[in-house]
Amino acid sequence: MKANNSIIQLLLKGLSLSKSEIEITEPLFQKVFYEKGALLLRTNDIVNYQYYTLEGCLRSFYLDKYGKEHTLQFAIRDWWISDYTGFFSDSKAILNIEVIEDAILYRISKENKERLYSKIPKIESFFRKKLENAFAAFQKRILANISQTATERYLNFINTYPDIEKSVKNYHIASYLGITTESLSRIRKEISMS
Amino acid sequence: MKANNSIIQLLLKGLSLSKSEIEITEPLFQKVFYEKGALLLRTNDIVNYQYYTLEGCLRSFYLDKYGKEHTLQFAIRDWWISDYTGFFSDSKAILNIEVIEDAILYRISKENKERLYSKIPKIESFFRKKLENAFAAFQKRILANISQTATERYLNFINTYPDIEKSVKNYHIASYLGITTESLSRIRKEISMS
DNA sequence: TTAGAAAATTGATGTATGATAATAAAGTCT
DNA sequence: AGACTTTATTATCATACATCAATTTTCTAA
Repeated sequence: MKANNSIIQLLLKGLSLSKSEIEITEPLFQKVFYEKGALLLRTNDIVNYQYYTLEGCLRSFYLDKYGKEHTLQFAIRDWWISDYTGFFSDSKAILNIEVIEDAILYRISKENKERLYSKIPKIESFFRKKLENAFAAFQKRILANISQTATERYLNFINTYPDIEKSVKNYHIASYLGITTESLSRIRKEISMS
Repeated sequence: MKANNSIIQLLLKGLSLSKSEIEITEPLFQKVFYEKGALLLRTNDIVNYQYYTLEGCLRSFYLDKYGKEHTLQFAIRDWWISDYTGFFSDSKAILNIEVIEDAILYRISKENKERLYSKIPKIESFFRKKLENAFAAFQKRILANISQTATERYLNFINTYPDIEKSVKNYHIASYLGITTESLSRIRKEISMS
């Protein structure tokens, strides 16, 4: 692909890169396809990649000791996803990542990302800012979890992520909110009646 | 203070800086003292600073619409604290930051931090790594909130942060765990009997 | 188009945690 | 030490959400 029409400009949107910088960057990303149901990552795997979602829908979830799934994050178009704990600290995966809708992704390895940071420092700034935003979102999520009722969290979720709601099952949303699918069903009924 | 014995080497521990880099860095931090009970930040304030705790204990908390406090983070010796959502995105504070034990802090402003990043890129890497670790900790906290019982979260807290437990009241811990102080009291009783 | 599978809902009942109020214990100040 | 304040505990009752089991609705694929 020609540098002046590179996918990189989508992945690193907002960053203005020279033609030569794009040529350095582009080969460090790999385009990959996955079908619905595929598992990109399993607990205890080495976390090699961070993924950019071009199309489709993914989710990361934690499998607890009782075999229950707890969704940490969804990713739709233009979202990044990984098991960041493992990706950042070179420890093994705590999470699983599952494809919810057939997906076209770009992935970058840890090593290539560090390489990119040292070659093009403004890419480090770019990802730092992404991380700052994700951090802020996590902070809000923690506060919501400890201060709001399930109903409030659900309303907040569908307002904040209307596009995600379309792509995922209610039981995924329930597991994201930290409640059972039965409870979510009752909450939805309550809301529809009021 | 002489560069070869600078407080900066404590704040930026793990980073090896030249004498001249330390001389650039040091004036951008300000040493400040606060007494127990002081509020460093209130909801809706502009978030100007990030704080490094040299001594004492702080906490950040969210005040909900019912007037209840929900602790997001504690900070003791060698921890950084701020309202990162506001600090990173130039939005107003969601959190309050309160001094729990008389504190000696070093603070840096947003502007000076950005200045530092552009002058000394490895400081950007240093803070990026700090942020990555904090992000991973938040991720674990979210998973704990949606997958564990209050008892499990309490046991996990006192194991992970034994030093913090010494400095804070039980009602602070309860508000961090997302439960009432009465529930925590019952949990503690259960634990002591088993 | 219909059969089977997957997802969502509903009902009955259980349990962890919340709310309120009272009391006890620990800390602080003169 | 004694008085007062702050913090922690206990008891009773209320409630949000979980669990288990059954049923209905929606989706999918031959």
